[in-house]
Amino acid sequence: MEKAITRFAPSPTGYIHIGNVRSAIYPYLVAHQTGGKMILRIEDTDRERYVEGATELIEDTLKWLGLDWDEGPLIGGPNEPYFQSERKDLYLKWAKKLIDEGRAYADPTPSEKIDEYRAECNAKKVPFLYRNFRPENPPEWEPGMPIRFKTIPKEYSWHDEVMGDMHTGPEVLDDIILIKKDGYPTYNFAHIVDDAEMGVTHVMRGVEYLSSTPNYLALYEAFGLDRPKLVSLPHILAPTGNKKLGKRDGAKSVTEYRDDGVLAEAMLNYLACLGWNDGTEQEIYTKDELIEKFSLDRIQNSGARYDETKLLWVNGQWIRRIFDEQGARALYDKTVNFWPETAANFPEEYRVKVLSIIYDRLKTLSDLRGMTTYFFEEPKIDLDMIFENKFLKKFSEAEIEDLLKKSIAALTEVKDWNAEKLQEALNNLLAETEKKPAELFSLIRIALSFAPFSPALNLTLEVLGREASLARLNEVARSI
RNA sequence: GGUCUCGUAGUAUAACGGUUAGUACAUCGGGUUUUCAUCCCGACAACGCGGGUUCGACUCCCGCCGAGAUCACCA
Repeated sequence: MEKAITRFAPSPTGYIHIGNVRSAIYPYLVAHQTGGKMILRIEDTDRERYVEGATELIEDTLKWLGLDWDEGPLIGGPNEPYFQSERKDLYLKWAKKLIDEGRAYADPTPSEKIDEYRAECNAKKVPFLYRNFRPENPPEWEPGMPIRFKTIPKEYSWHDEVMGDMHTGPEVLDDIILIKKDGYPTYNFAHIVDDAEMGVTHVMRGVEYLSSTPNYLALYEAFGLDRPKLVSLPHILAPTGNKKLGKRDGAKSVTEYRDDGVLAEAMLNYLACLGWNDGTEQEIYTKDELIEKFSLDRIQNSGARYDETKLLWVNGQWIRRIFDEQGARALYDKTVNFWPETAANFPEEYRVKVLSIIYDRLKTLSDLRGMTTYFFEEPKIDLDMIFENKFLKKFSEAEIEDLLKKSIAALTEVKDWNAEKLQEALNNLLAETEKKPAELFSLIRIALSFAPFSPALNLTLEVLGREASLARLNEVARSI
């Protein structure tokens, strides 16, 4: 396979969210699949929309997802600089070349005049095309003057890797602005120059650029450049409505999910498979599997709706997978920021044990906070939880107290405090008291945790330890 | 309005002229010595509409309807 050079070229206007991160994932996969490389290029030609710190946010997001770039900010590369604002001279040089060849012109028309033209067309209900108002004798270019492409209206056909064969008529071609009057290039022009200079083979971007593609094709032609492969990525749709997911719909930043306890593996997995599949029924993919199996022609060509519930399901799958395949320690390392504050008072091995018995209940790592507090601090005794429990409310206070005392006695007898022996003791207790598991176990479980749910009883006892377990049960018995 | 794109269950998708239209999430049942979860079993649920072509159409063609994108000195 030919080595692909792809790029992710965001503008630094804010954080990366679910709706736009796919245009970083797919270029990464294509680059790595072919042994090529991915370039990160910051398209900061719009000084008004520039947001301080946005570049760092972008870098942070890519690094978290494991989408390392091979050239770009922080690491440099043979095509430096990677900020378009630092490449102004280059764009001007290319634009001037076009002027010299009669394929571009300096445009002295004031913007009010252009607005008039546009209004004129709107009134006549004809499409507004600037090329119909092209100034007859354009002046020599001087700074402060925009440069426009002098287009040649004609038909274009091309192949889009996702959308298929495309065809448009001359009516879509216009004299687009190459260099703005502030001296910065437009996106339309800058990306053509940069992609050519950087040797980009696959231009992957959102479908919103599909309708401007003929203008890009005209530019490639004017420069005598080979067309790169064009890949239009359909939008990710907001959970409701039919609009693409954007910040206005409350699209969270990708890193916000990290802070909420979503694993990078799960995020990448979910997002890569939203609007793409390899034709099999596989749902869970590692990054390496995605690299191996990804193919552009299996990208869906209609928008895909973002479904957070499924993301969380994938996350749960990944939490279990990491635990099962890489061990408790590997999962623990990813949880360090998600424990209740009081967990810090306990040794790490204890936290690893707690994790080992609770991990299969986690949807996100942050669930840890609410689900494990009773392992690290004395639970607040709430007798109503016992007396109102659906299995226990039929018993009198005296019966509950008696049951609890018998339980304490039986557990006190346990020599080796481990899950197996504890289960034995609990089973014997079940026989002795002639109670159902639902009754006896609920009582002990609640008395130990006063939590709405907890892991299997013998495991909870084992991890909590003999001393703490018996102390808690005695404390409850005294309170009745 | 012009141009372009898209249309399988609530959601994400499989099918590439012949299947009881498959899978996953969600939902609803059921199972596992408690709870919550995992895991297992089961149920519900879809080819936008109308014409063709064909022995046969979710698949090909046309029309309609619906949805989206774009028509900036934003990217």
